[in-house]
Amino acid sequence: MPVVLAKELARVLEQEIIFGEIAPEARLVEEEVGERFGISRSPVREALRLVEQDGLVIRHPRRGIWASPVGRADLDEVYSCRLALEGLAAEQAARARAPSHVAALEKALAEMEAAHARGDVRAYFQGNVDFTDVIHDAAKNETLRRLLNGIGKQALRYRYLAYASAPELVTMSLSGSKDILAAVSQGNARLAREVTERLIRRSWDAIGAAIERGAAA
Amino acid sequence: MPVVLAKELARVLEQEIIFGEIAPEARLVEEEVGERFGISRSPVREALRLVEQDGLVIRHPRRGIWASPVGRADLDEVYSCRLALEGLAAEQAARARAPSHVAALEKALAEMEAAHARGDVRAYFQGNVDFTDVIHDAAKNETLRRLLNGIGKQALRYRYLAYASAPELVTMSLSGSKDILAAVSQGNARLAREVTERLIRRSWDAIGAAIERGAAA
DNA sequence: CATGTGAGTAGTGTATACAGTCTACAGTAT
DNA sequence: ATACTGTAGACTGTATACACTACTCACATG
Repeated sequence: MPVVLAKELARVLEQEIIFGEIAPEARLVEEEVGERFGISRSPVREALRLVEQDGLVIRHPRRGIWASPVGRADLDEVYSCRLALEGLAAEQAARARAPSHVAALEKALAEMEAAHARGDVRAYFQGNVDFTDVIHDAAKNETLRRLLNGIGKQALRYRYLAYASAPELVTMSLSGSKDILAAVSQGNARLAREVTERLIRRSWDAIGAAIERGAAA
Repeated sequence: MPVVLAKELARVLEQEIIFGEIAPEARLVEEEVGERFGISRSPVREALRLVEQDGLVIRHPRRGIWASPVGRADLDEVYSCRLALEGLAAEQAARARAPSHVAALEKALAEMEAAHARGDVRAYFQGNVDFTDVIHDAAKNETLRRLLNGIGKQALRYRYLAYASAPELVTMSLSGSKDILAAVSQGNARLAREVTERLIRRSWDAIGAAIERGAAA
């Protein structure tokens, strides 16, 4: 299986940004990144274009690239967009209502439940990401998928942080995900949108509160 | 003023795709593009990354890049997303309600009116694009702006095509734009969203009908 | 005829070198 | 002390060369 270095590198950098191994607003220098991974600047440049596309870095032409910031203002930007688009995705998924996607949602939910029962936040997070990815697939709209990718990764930083710091969010997320699955499997597009938007709003509020607490510390 | 070739080239290629000088699904070969513009493959590659980000080309790794398709399925993908995001932009613009943005909207609308009065579709189109850009600025949400850029250019192909082929759309667009301006200048966020969504829906229907007519020809 | 294999070529992906821009800092003038 | 200018170095952007992959076509085999 041949690999495109740029794409692989983009994936790694994104993970590092999401999980905080690359700090918000940290400078990314092409040569340094290349040295770290033992590759030349060409695929680094291309990878950084991809990471930029996903909103995780900001480029200032001829001056450099920085990891994008994390904070209340950024959260509000990302979540207002996410509210609009995740609601649309759920609606379109419910309309399409493909059995294989419903099965995949059930599987992801089972994994989330098991992780929750054993108190494993990281596994819960991964299950929840999988659940969200299935909804995006199930919407069968490639343009929407691309847009969701554009903010989904930004949102992941907040989602991970939130689950780790506010465990009641995990319970709320699990319950909301059950509602989404029910609406999608019944083909109820309007309900799917509503419960998705409700869950996003609650997450937004809870993450916002966690950030404000963080800011006060 | 120094220039980044990749960015300039991306702009040119996007214009050519939007106005049909590069046909839907046409193959774009790096070396050929470089020869056309007298530059090397490096900035061509970077430009094509940017154009891909805006949804106007599709890359198949190790195989090449093609202009993205135009058709009913693509229209529906783009417009369902646009409905969600343009509505949000108008809502946020009305909330922000900055006098300089209201003034810019009035100016753009005046230009649209003058163009309409003299039957100049291309100038009308440009005025309408300017109007839309002001709304995006006025929303003061950089993430949303980035997402709208991601589909706005895809939508431009349809918008231009539609105005040229269905003149009643121009009248409808002008009227809808007046409604949006009124709602934004009153700071009525809910109304701004509603009238924007109504206009987008009508455009979607009209463009869809124009495509079906085109398909039958 | 249908299918498989191998060679050649087109074109993408990566490495390296060079040119240009920006930033930081030292030196000089007021 | 402050402001301005010039220089060096860091780093981005572009050009070119090489390596690798995918596709096409000709030929061989069943």
